[in-house]
Amino acid sequence: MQMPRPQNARRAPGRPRAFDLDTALDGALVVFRQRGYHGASLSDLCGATGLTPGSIYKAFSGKRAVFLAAFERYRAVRDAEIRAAIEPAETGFGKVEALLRSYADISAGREGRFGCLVTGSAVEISTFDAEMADGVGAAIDRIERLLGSLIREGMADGTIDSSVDPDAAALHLLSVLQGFRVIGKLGRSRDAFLAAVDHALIALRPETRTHPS
Amino acid sequence: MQMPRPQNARRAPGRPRAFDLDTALDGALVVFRQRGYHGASLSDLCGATGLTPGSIYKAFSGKRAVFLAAFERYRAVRDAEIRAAIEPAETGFGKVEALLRSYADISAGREGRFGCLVTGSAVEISTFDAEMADGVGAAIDRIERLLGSLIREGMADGTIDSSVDPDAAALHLLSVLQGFRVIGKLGRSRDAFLAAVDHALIALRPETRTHPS
DNA sequence: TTGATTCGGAAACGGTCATTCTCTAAAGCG
DNA sequence: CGCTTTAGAGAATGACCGTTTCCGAATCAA
Repeated sequence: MQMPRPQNARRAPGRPRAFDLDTALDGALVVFRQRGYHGASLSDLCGATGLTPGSIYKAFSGKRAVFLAAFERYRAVRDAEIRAAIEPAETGFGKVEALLRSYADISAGREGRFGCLVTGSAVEISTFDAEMADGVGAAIDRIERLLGSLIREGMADGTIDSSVDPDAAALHLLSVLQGFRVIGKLGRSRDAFLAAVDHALIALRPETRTHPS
Repeated sequence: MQMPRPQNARRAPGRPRAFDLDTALDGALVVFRQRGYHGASLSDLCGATGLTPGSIYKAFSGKRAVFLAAFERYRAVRDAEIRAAIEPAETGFGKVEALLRSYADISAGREGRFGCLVTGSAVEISTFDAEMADGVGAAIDRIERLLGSLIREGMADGTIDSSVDPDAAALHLLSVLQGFRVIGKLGRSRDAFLAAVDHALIALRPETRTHPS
């Protein structure tokens, strides 16, 4: 049995890699977000990463593997951003609001035009194999479950109307988020999205609203 | 809609076309909806239309032109469906509700997995030329303006809260519709979408109503 | 009929795609 | 220093892409 590498890690044998993998993935990510999987050619990827086809195939088994790695990196980075966005809020409603506002931010302007790798991949999903499709489905489920748990938290702490159906509300807000990412591709202002967020959140407010039957 | 040829109009010279253009476009449409523009190859198009490359190029100037024609047909068909869906409703709120419910219908199940050509094209938009991009932008704007006018109608007839910002509400609901189309690609039930519609509509309801106590 | 015109279908075309190969460069090890 | 191993660069490869060409078939006008 080989012990895991000691703390003063020894370098792998052979010539060391001359570029940073995550930096390269960040370049590939932008291309996949802008152009989609099928719209991104290997020469696009080479241009965005500064690598040659040979180097890409030394590091990855193919375009599909580059996509999978870029997707996983995107998911991890976005996950951290989302957690950071909702962390300061102290109520369930506040966390939902912070989450929607953070989506308004990244869906607007230049960043919004880059698009979302998850949203874009969901649209392309019928051209993906099972592993790629599972990754996309899991990423969407993750956001929906997060929304659901924040909504239940708000219902428990009194900041969200206790009469709402949390699953229905979660799907509603998940749709808003995905819709932002689609519409953001055409270019929208942050203010417009923020106003839409404020309107969407009305449905959660516990104020003494009475609804016609 | 084919006009009967008037008596004085001559039939075009040469061998007549042996297939129906709109039927062929319907086949192409499904392929573009499922696979997107870049994911749809000409042989995919041939398979779905039953035509050969030669015949396609006799009828259209290229793949791009097939897409443009399919897109325009899709837009016209969907426009008619939407008008039919909201026509029976008699209030602004009722029309908005009918519109959202019709999107819940087409976003669910097998039909939902086919996807929306407008939504899919919006995601691919940064790979399109100006004419294609304009078509997509116009199609989205059209839905947003329709939502805005229905919301204003409801505010005028008292079925929608008069304090809402109609533009913000329109962008909110447009996002819900586009989000449905994205999430529908992964497969959702009609009931789940309908529940989400009900929740989204809470934000439009007038606040003060007699409520059975 | 004949000629003009357009369609349909198959094969062929150049280009680009993802991928592989080849050869050189850069590292650790003994 | 060789020896081994892996990275890098770019040319080569085969497949498929969108497109064009070619020719026989179908129609109308004369």
